[in-house]
Amino acid sequence: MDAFYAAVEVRRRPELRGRPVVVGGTGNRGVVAAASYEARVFGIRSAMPSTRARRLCPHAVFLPGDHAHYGEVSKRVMAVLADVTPLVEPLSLDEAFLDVRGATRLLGPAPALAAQIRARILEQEQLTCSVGVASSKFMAKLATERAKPRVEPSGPVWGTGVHVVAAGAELDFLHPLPATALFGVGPATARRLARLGVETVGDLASQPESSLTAALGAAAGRHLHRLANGIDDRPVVVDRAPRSISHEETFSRDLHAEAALEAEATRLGDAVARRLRASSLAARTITLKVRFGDFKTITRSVTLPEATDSGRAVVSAARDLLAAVDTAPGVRLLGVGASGLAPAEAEQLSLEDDSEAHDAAEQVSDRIRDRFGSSAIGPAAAVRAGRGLRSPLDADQRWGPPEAELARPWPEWPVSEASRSGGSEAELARPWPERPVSEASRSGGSEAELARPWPERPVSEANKSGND
DNA sequence: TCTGGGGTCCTTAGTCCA
DNA sequence: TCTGTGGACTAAGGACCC
Repeated sequence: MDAFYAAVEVRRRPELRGRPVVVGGTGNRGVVAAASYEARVFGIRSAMPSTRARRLCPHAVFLPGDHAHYGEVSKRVMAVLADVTPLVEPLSLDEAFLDVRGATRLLGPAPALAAQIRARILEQEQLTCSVGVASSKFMAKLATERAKPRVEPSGPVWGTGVHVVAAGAELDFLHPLPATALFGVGPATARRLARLGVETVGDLASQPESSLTAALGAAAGRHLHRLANGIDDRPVVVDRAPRSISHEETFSRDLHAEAALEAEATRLGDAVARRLRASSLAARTITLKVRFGDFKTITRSVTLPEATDSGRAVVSAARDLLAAVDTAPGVRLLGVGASGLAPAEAEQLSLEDDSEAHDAAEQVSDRIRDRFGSSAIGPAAAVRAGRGLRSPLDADQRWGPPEAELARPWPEWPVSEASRSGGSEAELARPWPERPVSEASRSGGSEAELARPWPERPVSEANKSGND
């Protein structure tokens, strides 16, 4: 999906169409979860601190995320995909791999299927997506990137929507790309590769596997060597079991008080246990994550003798781990995770006398929360500090726009007809309007780009022949 | 200037045990 | 009985993804 969260928000509030929209981030410690292409023109990117995003584009509309809603939209989109083939592997809320080899005889060749999928999602959800067609998963993912809209200094440019990497043409497509395009090459790996003189995927392919494994470790070295040579035989896996379940939260200000931290650990642990029960899973290992004010992050874990889905057991383990950590310097983030997951049926019955009563109480509280919301009931230790999954400490963290801001007229940003309509070909060919560079953007933007004059909007060849 | 949340996978190191 | 080895498990941290 293209700029998924932002696109969903724009669909909910059509008056935002064509405006820079930023989703995510809470308070002064938030980051951007998604930005509309109009916002990206100003240099706003995912994972950027929200304070910086605000400086880059003060007149953007900033919205808090609504994960539950995105999840519902995602389910409906995945259902569209499942109509094409049962072999769908969701990668996240807004991405999935499809193995369409069995569907092509009935429904047509893969590129045609891709176009059908885009049309159905656009019709049913009024959302755009991009599709990559290729003979392997990682190649399809790279092809998808090629098909997506992109941002030029002059404004958003609609992508081709579908990009096909034909059989036999894989290496021609792959080798000119930067090594960082490969799934698994982030900043750290890129630095190590640069020391080997590797910048492109082609450079990577020409390295002996042994030097890559020496530089990156056995698994990563071998994996990247294979990918760079176009080899990826990983199948589409339909039902991937979760490996871990966790909750973590950054506080609006560092916490020092033991009581407050214990209450947070209780709340997070209880939420994790609830999700375990909802998934009929039990966990053997409980992990506590602590990030201090200076961003130093530690994890402490314990493996229990028996798998559990009990809130009491998870919270107890988390609080024991917390008690062994010196939190005096101040805690910025606390997290509780559960791993070593197994079906709850496999859980061994405890001989502890009162466990049944506790289990029954947790089941009742689960039903209450299903019906009345997560803040309806909770462990006393967490309820005293506040209720629900989200900490009350962070009521001031949310920085979604007041309704008044949304109602405000929008004088600065030129809303293109292309944006309003979703970008038909003729409309896209119109010149992009004068660029609004606010003083705030000028002073806040580190990009030299921002200081450049706003050029006429170029229409790429891909766009001219595009299929939007 | 300041760095979310929810995940997955890998590496390294230590311990236990056959 | 002692020593070496390798696998399984555990713990902690790092890198990466969306």
